[in-house]
Amino acid sequence: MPRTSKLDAVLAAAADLFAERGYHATTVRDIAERVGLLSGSLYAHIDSKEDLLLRIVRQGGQDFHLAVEPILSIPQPAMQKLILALAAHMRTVAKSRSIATVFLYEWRALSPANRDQVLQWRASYENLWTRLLDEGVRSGEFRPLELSLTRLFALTAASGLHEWYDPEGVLSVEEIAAIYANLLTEGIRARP
Amino acid sequence: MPRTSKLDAVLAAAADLFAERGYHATTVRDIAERVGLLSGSLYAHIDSKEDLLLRIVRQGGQDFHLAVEPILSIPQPAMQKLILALAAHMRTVAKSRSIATVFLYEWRALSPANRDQVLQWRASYENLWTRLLDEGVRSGEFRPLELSLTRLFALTAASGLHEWYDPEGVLSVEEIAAIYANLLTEGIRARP
DNA sequence: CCTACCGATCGGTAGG
DNA sequence: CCTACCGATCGGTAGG
Repeated sequence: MPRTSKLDAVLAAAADLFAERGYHATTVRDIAERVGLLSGSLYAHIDSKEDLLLRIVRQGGQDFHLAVEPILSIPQPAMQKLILALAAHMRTVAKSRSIATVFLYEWRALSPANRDQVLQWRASYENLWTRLLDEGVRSGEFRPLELSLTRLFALTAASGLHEWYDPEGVLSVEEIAAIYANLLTEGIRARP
Repeated sequence: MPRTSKLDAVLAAAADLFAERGYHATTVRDIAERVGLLSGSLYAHIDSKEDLLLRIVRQGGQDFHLAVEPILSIPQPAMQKLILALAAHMRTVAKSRSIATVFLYEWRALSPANRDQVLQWRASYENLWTRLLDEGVRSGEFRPLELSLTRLFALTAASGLHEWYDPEGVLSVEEIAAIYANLLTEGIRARP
């Protein structure tokens, strides 16, 4: 009784192709070929091509939420939690790069109703970060910040990893995340 | 003798549609309709759909280069030049949002040969930023930095503006750029 | 710049 | 899961 169903294989193939070429540039025949099927046979596993996209985006939203949400409630200073959250976010991008790319960009290809749904998941995730930043401002660990802009600044930079991360590269995700956290908290200006 | 040829109108329509829906989700019929033509008539102005994409991406590359390159040689401290460059980059994103989006993301839809060309333009632009950061490190204005990672961090955050910038929003590009520059140089940690 | 069209390919289905 | 197919639409062209 294998844990990996055919559907899982289809989802993985679709995520890779959507991330690599984009949703609209990927055909159901491409996806079917990757899993050794003919295009018609895919429809025994999925409802439609868009259904596939929605499932992948949902998975991405879950991955990020599950990685970061638990960090909010650990008994640590906000500064420490922010550093942990940044690493958790970037680790998720690196570990599930295709899914992360689809969650971060390709969700735009969804039809309006599904897009609205995704917008809510994204807002819920972004809200975790706003709370984290707010906590640090209130405790005096962070400067008074424009919360929305700071969240955009940090999250955009961290998510950008999906565009260039190379598992074979010299730096590990943990090392990159540590450098990014340092840039975010300390800035680039030299201090006496 | 109007300065705006039909080709300019076609390019503008294509940039808007490529940015909004993506290259593959946009049809030549969509573009033709926006400028009041039938799809076949477009081909009096362009060679192919991909030709249109390449022209827009090239324009984007030029816009960014022309905005930032002159700043490198002005007689100012690196810190000041970095702040100016960040504002110039973000102003370019805001002013030509569609073109910037196509330059930043949709270039992936190009065929391999054209993609290689774009990769060179991008590398040339990124090199301006590496030089700027290096100058500040050498002068002692910036901490010792991992140049590539810092460039990615700063440029990814700044470019992210294209995803959410609203010309009708409460904050102007200049205000957003100033806040971003402050985050980049000072970090978020409170200081005594 | 339009009329009229083309071959190719798309997402998806019926019936087994 | 395959065979055999479908209507729709795609990028692009010929001839005026």
